Amino acid sequence: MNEMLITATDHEATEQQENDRTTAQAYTTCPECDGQICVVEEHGERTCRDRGLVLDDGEIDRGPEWRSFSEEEADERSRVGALVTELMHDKGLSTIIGWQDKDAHGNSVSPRKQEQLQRLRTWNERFRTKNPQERNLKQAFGEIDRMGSALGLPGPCRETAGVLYRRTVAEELLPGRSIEAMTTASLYAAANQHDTPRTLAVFESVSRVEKLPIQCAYRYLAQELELAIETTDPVQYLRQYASELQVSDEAERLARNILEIGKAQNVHSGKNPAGLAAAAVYIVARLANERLTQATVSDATNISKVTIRSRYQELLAVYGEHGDR
DNA sequence: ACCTTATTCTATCGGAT
DNA sequence: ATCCGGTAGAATAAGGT
Repeated sequence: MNEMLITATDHEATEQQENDRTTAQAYTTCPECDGQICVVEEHGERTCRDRGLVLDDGEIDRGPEWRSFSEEEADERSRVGALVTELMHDKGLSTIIGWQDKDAHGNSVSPRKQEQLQRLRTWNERFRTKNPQERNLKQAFGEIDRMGSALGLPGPCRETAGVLYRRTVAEELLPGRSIEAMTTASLYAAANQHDTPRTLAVFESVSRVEKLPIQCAYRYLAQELELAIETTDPVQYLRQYASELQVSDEAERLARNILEIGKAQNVHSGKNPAGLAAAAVYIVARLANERLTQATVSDATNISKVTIRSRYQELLAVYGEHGDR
């Protein structure tokens, strides 16, 4: 493919080109369109705007990768899975270095052992001099693991934290900030994303830094990495609550409908999604005469009665206006 | 780094079915 | 008599200056 790189300024400025030039996108000629400027580059691939033909997808997509995190589990698994091996790899190396100390103890060792030892030294040297950031990462991962286990956070969650931290290093967000604060913030964000949130106060108790730096680091991190801290969809809680409270399928469908309407009317912004789901369950139980008291729902969902009350009134309000039975 | 705002929780009480 | 709805005050988290 002989592509000629042409800047947009070389050509008549159509409206589209004017628009694209500001975003500094590169154009090439598309063989299909015979020299016309129809190719746009985005998300690491060049596509022909007219035919949707992908010309080159060899580049790295630097787009946000966490947006689909809570929505599509399959995607989540594959991404995290690939990156975990990177984490494990580091850990493996650090173990090898640890073994080296024992061998260098002065006792005479067999030539074969000496050979092994030499190999280890070589690797250690390469490892250490090659990338000074690696040591930083190693220490950070150790911290993440320590705090994660202290808080009872599951493995995938710690791995996500590791990935986040790696990104902060890659994007050079660290200078001027303590490593400890950043690792804690990464773990905090990861815990949120995995629906196993812990309060900042709890994190403070296991971290070696104060609450404020953690908070600052977290905000900085969320902003710079464009983390999608999108509130999880209330519908995700619905099935669990419905089965726990033995609500009929019919009622559950209605509850889903109510939640959808609520979302469309922006009732959910800033609210606890679990609270909304619990409220929806309460509503349908009442509508269907399947008697559930607020106290029962509150018990099963760990949402306070007060919250259920306010949410269910808000939901009913918009459902009365926009709900087409 | 400090202050403000919004949300949720506990505790409590009057009112309704 | 139990359940519901409202309120006050505290704790917490997120955003803004």
